[in-house]
This record gives sequence, structure tokens and C-alpha cells, in this order.
Amino acid sequence: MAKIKPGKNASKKDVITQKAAALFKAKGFSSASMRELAEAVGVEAPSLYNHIGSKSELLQAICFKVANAFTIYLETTENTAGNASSMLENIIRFHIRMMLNNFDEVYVANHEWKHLKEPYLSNFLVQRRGYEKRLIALMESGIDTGEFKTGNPFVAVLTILSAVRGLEFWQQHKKNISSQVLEDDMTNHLLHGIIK
Amino acid sequence: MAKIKPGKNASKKDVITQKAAALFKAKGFSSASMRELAEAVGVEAPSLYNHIGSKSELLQAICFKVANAFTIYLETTENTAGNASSMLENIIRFHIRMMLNNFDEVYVANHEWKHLKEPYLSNFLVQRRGYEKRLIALMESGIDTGEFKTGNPFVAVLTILSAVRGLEFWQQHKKNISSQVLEDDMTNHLLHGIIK
DNA sequence: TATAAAAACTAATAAACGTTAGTTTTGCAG
DNA sequence: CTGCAAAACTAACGTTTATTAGTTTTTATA
Repeated sequence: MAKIKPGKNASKKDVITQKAAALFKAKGFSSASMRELAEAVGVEAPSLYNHIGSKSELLQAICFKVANAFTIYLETTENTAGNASSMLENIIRFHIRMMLNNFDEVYVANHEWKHLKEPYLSNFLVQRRGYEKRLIALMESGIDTGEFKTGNPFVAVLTILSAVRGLEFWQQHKKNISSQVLEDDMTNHLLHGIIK
Repeated sequence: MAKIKPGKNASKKDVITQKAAALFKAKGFSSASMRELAEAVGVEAPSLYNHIGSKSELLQAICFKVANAFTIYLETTENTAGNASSMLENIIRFHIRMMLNNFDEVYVANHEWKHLKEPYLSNFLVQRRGYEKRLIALMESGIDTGEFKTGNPFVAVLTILSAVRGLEFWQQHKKNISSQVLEDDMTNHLLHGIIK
């Protein structure tokens, strides 16, 4: 019978992982079955195990791919010159673009991480907590230099991260707003507020 | 054997629903089993069915209780005098307090609604979409009166709703920040921005 | 074209699931 | 104390699940 399409650059494992992200997003990790995933890939369920180790392994791959992308960008940003305002703006815009360009995987990392098994669950949470702490430090430095208003830096980080995460509700309105308008409006709202 | 504690004002069905909200939040609707719920209630699984109709029915009760609370508050706000700014602030603060005071149920309504069965799923989405539209109308009226900056009103609503939703990440930091500080800081950030 | 590895297939297993049936126990009204 | 309804129990059902075993087909190499 026909094999899974080898693709140009993507291995069969990559194809499966990508289809898994779409399926986990649509139905949730627990509700998504390997039989459904196999159907999406165009194969019988047991054939998947020629390429992957387990269902959990797929979730791990998705979650850490996303987490690592954010961590690497933050490290890069920290190592480049610039004031806190521009760094924060860059990070906000990166979050927005990640959300728009890697929607399935980011959604799954945001919503289904709790189904990770140990020790991956703990590792994921540690990495996430570290990311938050570095963002909080950035907020604090901006407050110290007088760029940002005083206030609890944790609340500010929470507000920004959560607002960007909410872009997942936006996909059904894609036709009405361009990505650029969305990115600009949301960044502006978070940095400068809505009231004149 | 001992019956479920009748409670003062809560029926046994209410007790089960409340425990279900906590369990669905912790493990997700699909991963949570009726046997686990029964254990949390202090009973064997089949005994639950003397009080409830099905697992799905529990999710329906939780989701629509939350949706109705938000809808009713919005209607009340719309029917009271006030400019768009104060109305928006009231709504933001109500969202924040709902998140803090009814965390389990709000979390479940936000995360597990996709496991509702028809026709409840469609009804829930229609109600949610209607709520969004009324908030967008409020934003537009504020832009018209010059209270709010120009910009896409949908993006503004999205930003605000999502930021407030993110309070679910806050519970692990409860000790460090008071509810009032959190509510004030977040409301202020969303209305006036973070940059001086 | 022959051969070996890769990857598909069918069949099956053990576990967990929501739920039903049937029975026993509990708690209250008379 | 008796009797009845409410609510607990045990046992079991039919499904669905992820995964393994064993076999056949496909693909690539030589």
C-alpha cells in the first residue's frame, strides 16, 4: 500500500505530529483518539507506531517545541541592546505572530499541557515559570528607569500574556481584520491603553 | 450507609455539580471519570445517577450558570445610565471578581465548553457571540463619543476579555497579591496602558 | 531481479469508561 | 414500630481506548 507522503522537508513523524496538533486542538488531548489521528494521516492506527512511541510523546513534542521557541526568543532579546519599552514591544509582537503562524501548536501547548506525564509535566511548568520570571524582571527594570507606570509587575505580565493568548478566539474572524492591523492594535492597546 | 451531606442551602445535586467543576478544572472534562467524581463526593459511581442524569448534564449546568451570570450583568449595566468608560470599567471589574470568586466554574466554562453536546454547544456559542457583539457595540459607542481611542473595537474587546481570563494563572500567587490590588492594577492597565 | 529493511496491514488484548439493573440500606411520616 | 420512598450498594453491560503481536506489502539498494 501507499506510504505516508514523505513530503519535501518533513519526515513522516513530522507529518503525524502536525496532524496531532490540529486534532488535539480540535478535540482536546484526551478526547482525540489514535484512530482519528490515523484517519487524518491516511493510515490505520497501529501503523502510527512505526513512527512514534506513544500518544503522550506527541503531546510532549508539541509542547516543548512551543516552549523552546518562546524561551529562545526571550534570550535573544535579552542579549540585544535596547530599552525596556522596545524589548517589551518586540516580545509582544513575537507572541502575536507565534499565535498567528503556529496556531495549532501554540493552542495545544497552552491548553493541553496538563496532560503531560512526569517528568515532562514538571519540566514544562519549570520552564514556563522561568519565562514568567524573566518577563517580570523586564517589567521591573522598565519601572525603575521610569519607562513604565508603577504597579505590580506580575499583574502587568499576566495581563499582557493573557491578552495575546486570547488571539485563539480570533481565527473565526480572520476575514475581517488583517494580521498587521491586529498586531498593531493589540500591541498599542497593551502598551498605551484604550482611554484617550 | 451515610447519605451525601444535605448541606444547609445546597441540594445533593448542587454538591455534585460543585465537585464536578473542581474535578473538570483539574483534569479536563474528558479525563475526569465518574468514578473519580464519586470518590470526591464520597459515594460509589452509580449512586451519582440518583441525583443527576449524565456526565454531560453536569457540564451543561456549569457552563450555562456562568454564561447566564455574565449575560445578566451586561444587561443590567446596559440599562443603567453612565458613559462608556464607566460601563466598561464596571464590566471589567465584574469579570475579574467572577474569576476570583467562582474560579472552578468559570474555568470550566472557558475551557471545556467544546465538550458540550448539541444543541447545548450551539446555544452556548450563540450566547457567547451575542455577548461579544454587545461589548463591541459598547466599545464603538465609546469611540464615537471620543472617550476611547480609535482602533478596531473587536481587537479591544478581545484584548480585555482575554486579559481577564488569564487570571486563572494567578491562583498560585494568591498569597503575594491582594484581590483588590489585582483588580485595580489590571483594570488600570487595560484602560490606560502600561507606558507613561 | 533478488534481498533486506521500512512500513503498512489484520487481529487481538487488557484496561477504563459511562451507564443500567437489581438489591439492600437508610431516614422520615404515620 | 411500621412502611415507603430516597438513596446507597454490588455486579455487570457494551463500548472505546492505547497499544502489542504477528504478518504482509511496499520501497530502495545492489
